[in-house]
Amino acid sequence: MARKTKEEAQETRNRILDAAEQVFQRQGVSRTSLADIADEASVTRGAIYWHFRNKADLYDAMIKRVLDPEEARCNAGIVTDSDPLGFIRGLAVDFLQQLAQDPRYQRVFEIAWHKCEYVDEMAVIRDSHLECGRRFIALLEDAMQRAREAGQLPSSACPRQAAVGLIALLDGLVVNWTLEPALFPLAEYAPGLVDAYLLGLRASGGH
Amino acid sequence: MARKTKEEAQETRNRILDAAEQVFQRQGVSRTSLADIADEASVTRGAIYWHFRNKADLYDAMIKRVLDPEEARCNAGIVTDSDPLGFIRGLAVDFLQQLAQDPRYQRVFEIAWHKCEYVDEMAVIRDSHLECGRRFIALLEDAMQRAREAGQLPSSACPRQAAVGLIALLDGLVVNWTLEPALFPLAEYAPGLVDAYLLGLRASGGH
DNA sequence: TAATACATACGTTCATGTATGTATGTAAAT
DNA sequence: ATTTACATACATACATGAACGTATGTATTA
Repeated sequence: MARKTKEEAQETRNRILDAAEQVFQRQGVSRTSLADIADEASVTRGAIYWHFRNKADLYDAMIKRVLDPEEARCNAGIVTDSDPLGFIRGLAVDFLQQLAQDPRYQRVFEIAWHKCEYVDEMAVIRDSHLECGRRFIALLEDAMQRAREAGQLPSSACPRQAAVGLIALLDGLVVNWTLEPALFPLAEYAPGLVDAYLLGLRASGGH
Repeated sequence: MARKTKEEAQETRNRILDAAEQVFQRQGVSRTSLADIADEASVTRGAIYWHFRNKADLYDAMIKRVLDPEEARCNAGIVTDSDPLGFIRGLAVDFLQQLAQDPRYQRVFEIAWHKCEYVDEMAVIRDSHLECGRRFIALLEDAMQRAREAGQLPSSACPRQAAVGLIALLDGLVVNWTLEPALFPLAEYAPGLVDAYLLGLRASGGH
């Protein structure tokens, strides 16, 4: 075949990423060959090697297609300063609702949590996600701090511990629900569980 | 070499399982060949194929060596009927403390959560673990129910939602801490976070 | 002596990366 | 406005290596 226009090339790239989502979800990252992805995308391995250096690079791009907008949205709301705890609650609940609705979110988070081993080149990718997670913890910790200063949390509360607990609750819900969506109704349970945890923080001081 | 006595054979089997823990943790399950494990255990692949059918069977045995005693311990305490919420708290905190202390727990849970892709033959194994998780949820749900009847939780509380939230919190802590132990002090945070969540349930009714 | 507990040897499959082929779009030269 | 030249966007072909399962050998032990 032959050269395509720039837009067509981008379409090809996206088709490859779409295909990767499907096949990774079915077979896991390790057991998926680039030939499998090429078949699913109706291209050859040549096309994949043109757009990506290797499987790890492709995987990274697939994750970033979802995470980058998510983090942008996360930082966009940071200006809200009057009600820190409400800001935190909104962030958490919105994310879980988004996951409950968006099939691409479901695929990508299922892959990231259950269909990928983070070793070797993948470990580098995991570290970049870990960096992302650390920034999120810092953001939450900062918001918890402000909530304490605003009197929304008792002065005895530990902002970091409170932040860690919330992340754990969120990740735990994501991990379990992506593993088996029939286990519980995520969208229905999410607000109540987040509220319960935050309410517990106000009552106990987080330690 | 040659035939050994039964006890020696069991030692060999355990050496192989120990080696598997080490290599799986380093390289991930997929990227680990049986030759790698054989080298680490100072045996040949022949020994592994004698004791296990294949890598999935070996992995399953490795997990069960930790999970079976854990579940036994879990069911042993079930008789406690006077203080359901205290029983739940004990179960949760003990488990987290155990993880914080026991290197084998740390290895195996890190492998199960972060170094293994649950597809194909592995999916069967995951289902058996999922079964185990379901039993744990049922156990918690039942305890939550009894807690409600004992007046430890408001009558508006949903036992299943409460159980799911606790599991999520626990799994979230395990997942994050095994991913990066330096992120937070597990043993120190565990009691406070579990208490905060349970306290939140009492206050909010779990919904 | 027969089953056990391994070690060794073999054949097959399969994924990877690269090298090379090829046809088209694109920009500059005429 | 053509032609020319080159970069682009893939497809195809090839060489390498690694892991798997099995088959077979061998020395004990019961």
